[in-house]
Amino acid sequence: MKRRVPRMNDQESQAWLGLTAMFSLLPSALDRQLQRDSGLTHFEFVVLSTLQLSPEPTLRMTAIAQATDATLPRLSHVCGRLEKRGLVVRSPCAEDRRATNVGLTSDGRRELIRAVPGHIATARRLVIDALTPDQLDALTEITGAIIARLADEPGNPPQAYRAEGSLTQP
Amino acid sequence: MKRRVPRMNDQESQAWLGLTAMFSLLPSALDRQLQRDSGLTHFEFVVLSTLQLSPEPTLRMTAIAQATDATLPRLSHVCGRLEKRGLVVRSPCAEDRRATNVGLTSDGRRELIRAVPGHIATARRLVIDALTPDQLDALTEITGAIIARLADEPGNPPQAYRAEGSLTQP
DNA sequence: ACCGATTACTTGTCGCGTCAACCAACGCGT
DNA sequence: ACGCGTTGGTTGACGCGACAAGTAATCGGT
Repeated sequence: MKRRVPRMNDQESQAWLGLTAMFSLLPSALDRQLQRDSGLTHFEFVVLSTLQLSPEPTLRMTAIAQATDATLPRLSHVCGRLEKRGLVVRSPCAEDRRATNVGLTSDGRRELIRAVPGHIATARRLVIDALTPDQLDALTEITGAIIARLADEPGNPPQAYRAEGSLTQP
Repeated sequence: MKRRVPRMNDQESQAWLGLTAMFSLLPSALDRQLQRDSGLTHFEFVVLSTLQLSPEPTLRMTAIAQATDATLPRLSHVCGRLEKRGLVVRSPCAEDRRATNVGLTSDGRRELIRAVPGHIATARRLVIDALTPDQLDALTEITGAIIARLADEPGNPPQAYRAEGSLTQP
């Protein structure tokens, strides 16, 4: 049953090496900047962005969870904290009384808008501006290919709505 | 003092979107596989690999921390657990009695060797085999460029020894 | 030789995420 | 209309990592 897996060659292990190195550094760098300048976790930022970019004024927990690749408990905890901080409101849904609708408060919108420029600047500084246009295209294709593989994995929701991409200053 | 940061265009935000999506999925996928098949965290795996690949039979905490981009407290905790599980030994260093040397036990080496094939297989399945040779090269360059930016950041150690790259089945 | 500063690590506390258990509401079949 | 499986969400306990503080040894100057 156990298939033999070929060792990696130089080309492969270099790419893998780079990927893992980036993994161990970039997320914490992004988190640090947001935390320092805006008191937000990257994930909190993503949740607020998702709400802000949604056409509807309010979203269901499940919808946010799908859009952000988060588990429901995680989202629930985070929304609890955000609500305590007054950035978000939860209200029971009228049509389906199991569901809860989450919406941005004006404070939440304000905080988000305050946080966006710094976050974009960091994204530029660490990633976008480090790459040539060709590399940007290549990166899009590469991540697309990898995400496609991940979608077939057990344990992951296949398709996500994906908000943060259109990072705009509203 | 506050500089205006241009919004992202389509090309840029697509790349950024892909990157963040990958970030939210790939690490957990890798962790899950290792945890399920070998009872190891990805980071524990990296620590064991670092020890295994080192020319010396033993490494100082600081050296491992640098090689793995980990903080010293984190590494200390992890080594504590690994030691309790018998995969690693800590012994005070003779020349510098502040330092502690960490070494693989034979159990640790055995567990690591058992874990490697599955990990490589997953790396192949989710990343390497999803990409063309050209994309592999592109990925190496891209991660290199980003890591270079990260090296200039405050809070990160610039250069790391980087073990996992040469994933081999010893 | 001794005192302050630095290095090398450890320990404790706290926050976040996961997992498991739980509860409430919906909805379908009979 | 009743029961049972499913869906939507919350809660609690545990594990891991970050941060801060503490300890112990070494170095460097005088």
